Amino acid sequence: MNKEIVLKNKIKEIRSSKNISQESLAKLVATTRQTIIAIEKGQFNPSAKLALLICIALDCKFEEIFWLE
Amino acid sequence: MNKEIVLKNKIKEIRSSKNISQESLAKLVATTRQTIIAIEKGQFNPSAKLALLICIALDCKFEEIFWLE
DNA sequence: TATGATTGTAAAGTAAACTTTACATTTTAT
DNA sequence: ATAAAATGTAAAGTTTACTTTACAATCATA
Repeated sequence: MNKEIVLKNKIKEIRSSKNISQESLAKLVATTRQTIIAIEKGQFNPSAKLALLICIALDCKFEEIFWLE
Repeated sequence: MNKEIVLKNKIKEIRSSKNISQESLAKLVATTRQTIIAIEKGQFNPSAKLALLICIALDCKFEEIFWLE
């Protein structure tokens, strides 16, 4: 896949603004804290399913959280 | 990850309605036709990056194409 | 009928997402 | 200051997305 285009996100900002910890977000979307950390840091590119679960947990539309650069 | 929840999509319907072939969609998003086929059939769960590229190529918002069931 | 374009299927290999565990560091509240 | 909560980092293992190649089947058009 195109390596020049990178998926960015503002999960950390939105999560913090709602006072949700990494651990509770992880539980909300049935994954682990490690996965949340890695996604927040851009260390990896989540699956669309997990990304959508995160959007729902954070009560945002997909494009409000994720974008391409 | 939660195996009871499944990511669904209507890529095939939207793609067809715009007269875009699997191959040209694949080229638009810099992937292969095999990947498009597998995603359309629900055989796998695309990355959020690829999913967003597809949304842009099809000129739709994420939630217009992808949802959870 | 024939030819090209589109789609379906399959299989092997690679890359990366995700899990699990463990421990260290920082922040917050008492 | 101290304890608890939250966050950072790391590493090994498993699962799955994604690539590449190849060939068959369907459909539209000349």
